[in-house]
Amino acid sequence: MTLFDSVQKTKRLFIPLQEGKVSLYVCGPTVYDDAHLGHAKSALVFDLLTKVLKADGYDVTYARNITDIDDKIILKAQEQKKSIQEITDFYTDAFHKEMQAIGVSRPDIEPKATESLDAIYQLIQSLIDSQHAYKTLEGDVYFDTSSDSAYLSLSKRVQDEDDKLQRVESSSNKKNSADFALWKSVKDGSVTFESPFGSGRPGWHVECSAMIEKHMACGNKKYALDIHGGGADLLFPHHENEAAQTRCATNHDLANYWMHNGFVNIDGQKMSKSLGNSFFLKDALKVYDGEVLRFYLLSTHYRSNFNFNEEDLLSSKKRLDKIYRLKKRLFGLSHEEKTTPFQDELLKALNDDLNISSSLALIDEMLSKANEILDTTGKHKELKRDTLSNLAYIEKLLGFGVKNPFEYFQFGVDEDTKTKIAELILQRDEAKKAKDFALSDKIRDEILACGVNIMDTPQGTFWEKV
RNA sequence: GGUGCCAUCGCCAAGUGGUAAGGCCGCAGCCUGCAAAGCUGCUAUCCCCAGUUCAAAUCUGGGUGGCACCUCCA
Repeated sequence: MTLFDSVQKTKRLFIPLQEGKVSLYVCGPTVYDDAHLGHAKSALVFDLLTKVLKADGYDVTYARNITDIDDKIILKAQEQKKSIQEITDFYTDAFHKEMQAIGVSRPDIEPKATESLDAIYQLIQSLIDSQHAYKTLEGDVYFDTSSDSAYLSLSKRVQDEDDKLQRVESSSNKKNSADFALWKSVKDGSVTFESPFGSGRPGWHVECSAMIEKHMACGNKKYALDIHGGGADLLFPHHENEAAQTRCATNHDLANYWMHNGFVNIDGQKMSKSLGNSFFLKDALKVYDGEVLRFYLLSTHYRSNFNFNEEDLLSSKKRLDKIYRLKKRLFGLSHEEKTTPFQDELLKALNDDLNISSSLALIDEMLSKANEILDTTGKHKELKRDTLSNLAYIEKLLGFGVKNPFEYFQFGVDEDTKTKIAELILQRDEAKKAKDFALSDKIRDEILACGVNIMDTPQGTFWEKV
């Protein structure tokens, strides 16, 4: 497999630290609010990556953290007059449910900041011991960026001298403007943890480095991890700082490969609270089937910025529909696992830095070829077997086509309407039998008015929500 | 201001040196009582200019136009 390494800025052949094994760590959500489409995109991308790595035969350990210590969480708790844990439990639970709805598997490890304080203290202490961190008079602990000659090697950023001077003047307690907090002293009596450095709260960046050391780091290798991932915005400063901490506190670097997914914009605009255009997953799920969202959000290469709009979503859905129509065509037939050339090609495409566009093109070609052969007369025993096996492979590898095809096409239609449609179809069949086409067409118009399409097939009349 | 990314058919989107994948939309046809679905066929020389090369959408330089990060952020 080749992966684009966003630090070396090139595609690299993936070679794991330990043969046959892959360790992957992705920055997860801070649980103070609902997940938006950007969280979904990131989770989907790395969900796909793990599925492809597993298909390649790797034993994958995938960790995605939950940040449950944060100023924004505290603020939310105060606003809603709830405990911190009520807030974090609520949003963690919601996150899990929404991720499940878009077919994202749970990571193998899901470390929380509150459960990793021991590792955080240990990491900070070793940074202090090795002179890479210092304590201020106020009781804060900062990482000394000037002590790390490799600082900024990740993002390749250039320190702005003017900017640096200005900031140093404005915050005299830091040695360098770029220094960041490892431990924040808190004296206002709100949420604190008792650490060897006094009571306070951990900084954000230190959390990931500590959790990786605790759960993932493998022995005496050059890197703690094979792959570290996250949103494109995290490269700096978050990942830069994580890398610095790990490099200075341990005898290894953080990750061999760095992957960053592109941003999700809404109708050409960045999602942001101030613009009021945040698109929450839970709202999207009310209108669209979770799998439609999965397909749409994954349909563009993970590194590109993604512009979410309904028109594109609908045309993307039509593509997913075709998978389900073929499933419907072959519904009820049993299948056995079988490797086909199509499956090899599909995996090969995904192994090229998750080239989803090529993968979808291969799927579309497979679908129309299968449909074409099924359209001609004959038994097609072999073709059916291969096709069913191909569809099962797509389900497993990409998570497309996992539902019952009939239910898929009925998303968002209530029971009363379903009953009504069933009755109308019965009436129309009667009219058709009697060759009363004027009446049958009239009934079809009524059915159409319910917002569904109908299709006559040798197996009977089926309907789909438009 | 600093750093970086991007610009391919009406729309979405691959391809990064060897002569433009795929999908949506549209048009024509097959199928159908008529439809729908499915199938077949048709539709671009790659933002502009200059250069390198036998050969460039793909490399180099210069424009123009988008965008992102530099502060919390997936």
